[in-house]
Amino acid sequence: MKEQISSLIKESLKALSLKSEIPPALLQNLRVDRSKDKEHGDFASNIALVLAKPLHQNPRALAEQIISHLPPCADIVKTEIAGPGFINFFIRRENLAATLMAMLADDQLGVRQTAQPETVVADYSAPNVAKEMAVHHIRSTVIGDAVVRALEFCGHKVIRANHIGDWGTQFGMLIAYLERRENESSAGLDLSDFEAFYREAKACYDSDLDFAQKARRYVVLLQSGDEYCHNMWQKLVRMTMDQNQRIYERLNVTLSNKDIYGESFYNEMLPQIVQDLEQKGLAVRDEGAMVVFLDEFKGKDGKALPVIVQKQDGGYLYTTTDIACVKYRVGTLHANRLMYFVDSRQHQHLEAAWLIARKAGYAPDSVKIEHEAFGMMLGKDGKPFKTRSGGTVKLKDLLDEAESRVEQLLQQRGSTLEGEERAQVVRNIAIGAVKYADLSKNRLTDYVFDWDLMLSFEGNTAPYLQYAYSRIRSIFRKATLSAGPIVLSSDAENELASKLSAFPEAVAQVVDKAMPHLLCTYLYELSGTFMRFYEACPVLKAGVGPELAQSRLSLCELTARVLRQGLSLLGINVMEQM
RNA sequence: GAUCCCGUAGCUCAGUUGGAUAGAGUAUCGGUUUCCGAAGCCGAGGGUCAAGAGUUCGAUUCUCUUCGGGAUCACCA
Repeated sequence: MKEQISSLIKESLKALSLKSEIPPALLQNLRVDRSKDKEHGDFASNIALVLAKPLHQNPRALAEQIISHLPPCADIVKTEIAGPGFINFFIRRENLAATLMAMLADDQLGVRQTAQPETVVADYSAPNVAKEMAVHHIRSTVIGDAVVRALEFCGHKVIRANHIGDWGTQFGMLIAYLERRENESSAGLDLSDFEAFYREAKACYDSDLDFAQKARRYVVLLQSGDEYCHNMWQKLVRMTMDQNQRIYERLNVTLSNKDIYGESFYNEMLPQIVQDLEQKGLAVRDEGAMVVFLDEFKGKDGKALPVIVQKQDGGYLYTTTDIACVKYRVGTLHANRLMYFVDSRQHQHLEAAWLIARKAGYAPDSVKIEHEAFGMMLGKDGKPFKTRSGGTVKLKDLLDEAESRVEQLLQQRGSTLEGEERAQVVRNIAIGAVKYADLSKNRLTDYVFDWDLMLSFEGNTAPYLQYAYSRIRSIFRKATLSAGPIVLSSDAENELASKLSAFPEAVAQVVDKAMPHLLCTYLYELSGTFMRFYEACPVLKAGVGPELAQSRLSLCELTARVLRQGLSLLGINVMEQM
């Protein structure tokens, strides 16, 4: 309908014999928006306000002319000029009802498959080997996964890339410590607590000279392809990722082992990259290191920013790896959109790496490279989040706590759910609440970690949306009629209908902007609109004839399906009962 | 020193190519269950959109300055 209206306006402008030409740039910015206030109709355009100045006309007079030249359209019942010169459009209710019936008949619920499918590489999650996932990992993991699902739903090809931290000098120390632990324990290793493992390894490294020496030797051996060290390293990677996989499954995140492209994956490309950068005159030797100087950025001294791509000792840094990433993802995977769900602190570093990759010709201008940055998780004191003892909160502990609070809540409510169904409900609510708490915030801003907010089940939370869904399912369990044609006969129905029809726009925003909170906002508003409809409009006892009940059942069914689909794009499950 | 991000109700947050009276949740207070699930719904109070200036028909949104918070800037990632 939006497109329809904007093309009507364009035709009207064409038909108008205007004194001066309209700058095409202005016409491209022609906007038709959904009205925020129902008094202002269904859609509104500010075109007259935009054009008034360049055409030297009074905005309201111009709006009047535009309206008088609009081609006739059966779906528009009324237009009016409002305020300084907005044109408001009122849509025929039957049109809206028809749109909803079409959505009901469509598996995609009105979300169109893209005409230009892209190959997208989505880089998200990225935990470190030999460390446990902490609460702050939830951001990249959950936001990235939601965007990936939305992309696929719209018909794009997505390659998930879990850029795990599986390389670096710390592995000498970790291998040496793993070796020590294996020698000490005869009855197999229990490495359920990687935090302790890493801490103890570090302690050995700092206090035991022999150990430290061995650790340093192992680093060299590992990087030169020594079989023993490589096996030990692989063991660490596998143990960590097995543990993380259980978290992913628990979180309902679509990552699996086949999506792992860790730092080590790009390792063998690095010498070639540096050589290539040197040949292309981008990298120069400076103080023994290979450095690219970027005029586009400034370093501490105000001169061109030096970016080291190879250290004095021949080692490589993460910038080199990120350059290799771009080369591989564009050159080998043929991606035309790269999305990095990475902490905002790495912004400058990423920009520098990408600029070098562009200059080296690894990514043509047509390839989009985007940093889907997110802010930091802060404590209640506004400082970077830490526990009282200065450590991090394990993601696993957060999920455990969420589940125990939900179980407690079910007990308070005297829930009769039992066994596996109850366990499933507890998981769905708990995981949904935790994920939604993160997904519903604008990813750009820092945010405050708070147990109670994260585990809240009221207001703008996943359980509220799940509750709306369960309520609808409950109606269908009691219904004797089946859903039928939609007839919109009251304010509450109209508002629900109008909100339902906006689902495709909400999904499109997630795909375009990589911001799942916009979908959260939509689903929350949809649920609120449904709740009001539910209070105002009896469904099963709707009236004398069956028509009204059948129409309302259709509205219920569509609401349920949009909620289920929308939440599914966020990686959150719904339940028949809760 | 330079660059980037942020500052919206007591608290937590929406508000994104500038648009109509700045919105939710939470907390507080009040109302609402013989009627499809009260994790709900309705209402009240709560704001100098950090401050100031500029751009314009119109600024929370764009520009500049100031204040406050955070991040980044050569061999960690």
